[in-house]
Amino acid sequence: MNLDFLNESQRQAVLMTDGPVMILAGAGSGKTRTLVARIQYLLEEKRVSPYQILAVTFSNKAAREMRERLAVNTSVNVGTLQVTTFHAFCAKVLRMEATYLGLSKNFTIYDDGESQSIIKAILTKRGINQKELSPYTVAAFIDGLKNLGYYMGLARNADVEKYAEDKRLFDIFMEYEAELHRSNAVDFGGLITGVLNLFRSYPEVLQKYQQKFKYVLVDEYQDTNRAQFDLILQLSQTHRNLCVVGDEDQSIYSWRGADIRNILDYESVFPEAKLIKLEQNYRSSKKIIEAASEVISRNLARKGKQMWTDNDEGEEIRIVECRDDKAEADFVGQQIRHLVQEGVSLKDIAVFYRNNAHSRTIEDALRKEKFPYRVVAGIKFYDRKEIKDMISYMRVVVNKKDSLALTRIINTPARGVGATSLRKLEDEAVRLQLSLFELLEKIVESPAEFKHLSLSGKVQSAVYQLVHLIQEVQVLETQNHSPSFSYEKLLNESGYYEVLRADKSYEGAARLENLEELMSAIKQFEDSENEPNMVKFLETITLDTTVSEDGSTDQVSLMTVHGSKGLEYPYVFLIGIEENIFPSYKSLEVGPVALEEERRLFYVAMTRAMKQLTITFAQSRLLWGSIKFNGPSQFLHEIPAQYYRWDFFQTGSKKAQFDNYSQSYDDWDQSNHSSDDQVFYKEKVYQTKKAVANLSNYPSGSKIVHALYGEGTVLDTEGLGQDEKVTILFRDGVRKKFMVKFAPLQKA
DNA sequence: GTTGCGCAGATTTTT
DNA sequence: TCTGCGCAAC
Repeated sequence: MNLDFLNESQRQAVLMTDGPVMILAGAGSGKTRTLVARIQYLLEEKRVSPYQILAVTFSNKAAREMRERLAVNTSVNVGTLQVTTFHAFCAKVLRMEATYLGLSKNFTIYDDGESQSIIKAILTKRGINQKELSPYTVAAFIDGLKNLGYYMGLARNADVEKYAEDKRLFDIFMEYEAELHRSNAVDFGGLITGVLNLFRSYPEVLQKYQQKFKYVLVDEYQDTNRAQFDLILQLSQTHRNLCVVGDEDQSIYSWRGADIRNILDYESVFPEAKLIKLEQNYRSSKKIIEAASEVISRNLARKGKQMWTDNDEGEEIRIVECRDDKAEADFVGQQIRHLVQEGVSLKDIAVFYRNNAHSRTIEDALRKEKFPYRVVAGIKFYDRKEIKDMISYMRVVVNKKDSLALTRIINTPARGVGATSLRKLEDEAVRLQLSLFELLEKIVESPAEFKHLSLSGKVQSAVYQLVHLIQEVQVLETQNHSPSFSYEKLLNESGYYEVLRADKSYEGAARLENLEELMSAIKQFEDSENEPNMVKFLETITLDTTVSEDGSTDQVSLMTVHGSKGLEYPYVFLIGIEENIFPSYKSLEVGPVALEEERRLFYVAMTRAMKQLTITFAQSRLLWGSIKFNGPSQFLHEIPAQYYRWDFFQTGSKKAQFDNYSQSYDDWDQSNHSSDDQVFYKEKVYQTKKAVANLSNYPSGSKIVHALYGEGTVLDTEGLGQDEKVTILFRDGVRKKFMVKFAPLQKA
């Protein structure tokens, strides 16, 4: 196999197949290329059976990309090669070994929303007010426990002990686990801890997998949590061929349980581990890479890589100060228009923001310019009510212990089973230790035994019909009919379709359309699977929420910075780069560790850009109903001056702009002075000063030539007219402050 | 069951 | 300012 297309470190990463290896792969360093080559090398040169290789990643996106590239490059049959996500891998293992844990193999996977529904029910049952203890808090607690790898019955380590101190939350956790088990359901975290539990309780099962997987590879290693760390350690214990690939500087999901200790501690767990750093960047211009490196170098929690590139010097980064959020959006729209005029295609342009709320102004601007765009990860398709409803029907078919799903649909569409009847049924189910559906079946079987429930005739016939529908579809399933066939039956015979069709509103039509789309999703799934069935389909849509795209359409991409990880675009706009937004106010409250994560996030954003990076911020922004003056992000000051150009953008004349400014200042003066306004006031003054600065002859960022010191960049301006003073950074790094009227200055 | 009011809260969200 | 919710009233 020819490895000439790899650089020296990449080649090492491919060739060091045996023993533990940690690859620190910087942004744009050809990580996927290297990983694919490594697997290919194992298959073709080392003659390892694909069956013995396990490659796990965190996201479906990464798994898919790797699979596709392997399929293209490798001559060996890739069929039995496992390239999946942690969750999909664990789901597979759990289904195979379900009986060990008292599950059945058709268990349901609950997503975050469903977990929270269970939690809500528990809180209500315990009479705990949701304001006193929010379901979200409980969910985060449970998630935190599972991220650490804790499951019921495991001896607690120090990390877990801290959690167990809160007796009340821990109690709720236990009840939650019991409820999930009763429902034959597993949540996301439980997929991982379930396997840990399985491995610990049944060493012979663990051994089977340990022997099977001779080579284990982990991608996106910086995003793994403690539970996943534990899992891969166990899996690779026999052969010790564990290769992890990650970038500590791109760890941006600690709030989701990603544990940077996994990277920082790797060498203490594997003292014999080889460390390989991929430091050459193939993606971005020198200016971008060097600037980004400077920024990230301020972080303390890192192993330390020095990224470099052979690429061109490239353009300066543009930092653009806009008057307000509206102007910022106009600016981006206008710039995109210029790019298009230069022949750039829209798919090469992306706009990133710190939080979803900021997509709106940009969307407006793009609509105005009539540029097509796509908002990545807006409202999730599978979160829509009608989709969840139909999925719940399918879930009950597949898993009759899934009482959550049944509660959702027992009266959807309305069939006269109201809250009172439902309560009666639920109580009876608890009394008889049956799931809700099992109870309904019994009622249908022998109604006489349930006279004491005094169900109305309407309720009885509704139950009768629902149970029959579900049972009929269950039969279809055992006869291996296609999921789409079952879906259609459910949709029609439940009355769901009819009710929506009768709804003549725009919304109703949209819902029907969504249900059509669900149908195509099922069909598409059927085409891609060897033996499609409903269990698999339901698993796929909870574990992989990516909705297939229209493909090659030429449009601008809009997304959060988190969403941009792993992607690259020639032209990138980073908007809203203001203090309190990016870094977020929350991270500023929490402290330096959180700030470092924000810095990594900023680093991720910068390193997506290949040719041109434009960073914008607004002097004032309409936020939460009032105008906020946040000022530029501290991260902007961390970019050394030689890498950027600081511009000012306004709509209308400078004069008008300034007047506008004074006016908002006056407006404020007349407003009431609450305690918050202290801060507000200071920011205003700063902003006013800024505005003044931009009326100067030498605004911040402009290039000058000084008769004595030579070329330099204006860092700061204060005063106006006769009083104007400028601080200048000269090329040799010297800083000087001058009175403009005396200094021999010229614009460069 | 649906509608409407009042109130709190308002990062990120690979699975 | 906008949204999402829980709860009360039709």
